Amino acid sequence: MNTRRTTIKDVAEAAGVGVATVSRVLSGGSASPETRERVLAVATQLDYRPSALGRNLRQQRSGGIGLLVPDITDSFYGRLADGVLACARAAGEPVILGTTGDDAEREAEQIGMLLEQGVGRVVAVPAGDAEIWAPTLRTGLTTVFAHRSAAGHDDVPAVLADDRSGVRTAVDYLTGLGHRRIAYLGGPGQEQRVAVFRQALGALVDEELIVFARGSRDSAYAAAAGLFQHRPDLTAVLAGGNLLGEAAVLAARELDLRVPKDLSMIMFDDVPWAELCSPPLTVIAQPAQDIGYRAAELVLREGGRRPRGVLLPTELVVRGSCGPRRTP
Amino acid sequence: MNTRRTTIKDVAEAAGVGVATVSRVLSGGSASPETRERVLAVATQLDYRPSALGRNLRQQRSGGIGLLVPDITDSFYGRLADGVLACARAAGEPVILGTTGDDAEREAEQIGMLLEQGVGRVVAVPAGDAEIWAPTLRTGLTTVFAHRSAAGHDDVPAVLADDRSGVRTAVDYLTGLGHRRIAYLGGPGQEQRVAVFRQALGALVDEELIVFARGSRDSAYAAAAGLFQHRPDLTAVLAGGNLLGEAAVLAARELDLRVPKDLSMIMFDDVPWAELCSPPLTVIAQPAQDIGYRAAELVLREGGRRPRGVLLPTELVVRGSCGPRRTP
DNA sequence: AAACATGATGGAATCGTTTCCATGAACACG
DNA sequence: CGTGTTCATGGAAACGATTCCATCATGTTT
Repeated sequence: MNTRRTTIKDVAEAAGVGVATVSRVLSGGSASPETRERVLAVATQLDYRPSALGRNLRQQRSGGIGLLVPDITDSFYGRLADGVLACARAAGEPVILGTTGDDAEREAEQIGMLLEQGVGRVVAVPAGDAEIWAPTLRTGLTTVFAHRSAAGHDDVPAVLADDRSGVRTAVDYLTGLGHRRIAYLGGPGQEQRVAVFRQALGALVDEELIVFARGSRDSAYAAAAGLFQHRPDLTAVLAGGNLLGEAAVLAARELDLRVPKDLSMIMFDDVPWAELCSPPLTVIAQPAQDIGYRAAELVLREGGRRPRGVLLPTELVVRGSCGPRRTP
Repeated sequence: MNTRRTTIKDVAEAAGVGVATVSRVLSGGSASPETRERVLAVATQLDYRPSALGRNLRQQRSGGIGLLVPDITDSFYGRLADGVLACARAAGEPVILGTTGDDAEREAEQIGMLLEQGVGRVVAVPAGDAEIWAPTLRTGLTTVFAHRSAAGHDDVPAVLADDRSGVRTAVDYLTGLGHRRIAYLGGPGQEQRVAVFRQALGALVDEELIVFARGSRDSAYAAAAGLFQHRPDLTAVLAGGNLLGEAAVLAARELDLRVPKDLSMIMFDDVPWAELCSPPLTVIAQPAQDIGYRAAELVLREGGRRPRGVLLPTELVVRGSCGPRRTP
């Protein structure tokens, strides 16, 4: 219990060399074969593990990577986090997780904490816009955005799902089924998607059918129920995330709208329960895990390079929640 | 870009005091009112934020708390993590997240990394048993187990849901509906639950009806499908987690077993989609978020005290997946 | 008034690592 | 044989905070 950790000094002493030599051997510097062998042997025998504390202080950064997501409870961000963790584990780096609740202020607070911890690399699903991120980027924090990018920060590499194509596919599918009054049920930070939605819909666009919820379940349900009640003439809805989709299913059921007879539904993000639902939900699948993995990859090889972002494909998975427009 | 962080030395210089005084003021030590005021003023003016790196090295621990869960993708652990994050945020501590995949070896690897990072406190859903944890506990790592405890480590405080009561309630409910052949579909680390299951079932227990899956979705599905095919005479099943429940619903559907007519189902852990399912699933709700929060609380006030663990209540939420035993 | 208690204060040591620099040996080349 | 080059090596200086300890001033008690 009272045994101090074995330090590099202990190893040096036991091996009969200086601490500098031990450090060199352990971090791949130059050393004569016999010294290297001896040091390595002693190190394993003493079960020496270099303390990250000392190293971090010396080189002014804590190695680890920060991960900022709106809500770890959301299946999508859970998978994204899993991808980041997988990549970080392969690189032997720890991951510091923080949630922002899609709130710019809370996000700033979390960034502050990461900075305080000496974290030099962060993967973030940004909540705030350029004003929030500009100062922190200037501190030299290597940043990669995931899932969405911050307005006015096209210089920050971002790993995104191909929303543009996803929305187009969904809209095409729905219009192809005869739908004309198509709603979009959106969440925070989906401005770009909505822009594509408007563009894809062309003359059919109806601003009243575009509603936004905040991050919470309650807010999503309120938005969905309000939409359905206010505009009973709509025949199809595109939900911008699994939380929104869940709310839409719930609200539709509450209002006795039959899916897909009265209402066709497409949900962004494929989740396991989409298949369990009745009817099973037609979705736009997003490679959440890959997004996380790739983002972590990018942030880890910070080698001065400014890599352009990555765009990952989405996929329309047709199940049973879309049908032809009901004929009045 | 090339501006060094402001250090405590800068503040001391600007305020015309020694670094010791600055440190004292900032960490609540004694100082004269006027000095305190001056130092505080200078600190805010210079936007000084103490570097965790220096502090950590000095006091040989990194403050933050480690969190080890089997799978962050699983809704239950997502909520648990959320609880830990909420508590940690309130305390201003960072959280280092690692996943174990319910694998003892991987768990040991993650513990090693935490130790290397100087993390002195960890909340864990243990995968390994006494042999794995004993050595790490001896290193002085303050540990609190969450959701389940490790065999042979009753001395480690644990925050658990009241499985015993949950299983009893579920079994009573099912037997009350007339069921006699009741299966348990279990996951990793559910030995204790199964013991209670056996006990509650008494003479009705049938070992063939107790099957285990590993952590993955595939494994869960295989276990469920195997069980249903091998023993078509069972009339009720208790799934030991949302992943198992999902698998059971899927397998039942695949085999054309109607729920609840042919098969009654109860699932451990209430998840949003349980209500969306058809029929909606009857569940034993567990306060996952609270478990995380309470565990973090315990691990944070490590004040030498050895608090006994905490047992949080579960709740039977009756929906539509259980019915009277089918009469042959 | 002398002795003593109290409290604020700053210098310096400390934590464990990396890295700069000087030293000395070995070796090659003219 | 002398000079220059390469290479392994260890001492010591960072890194930025906390904290021990000595110092000095002030106030209190006899």
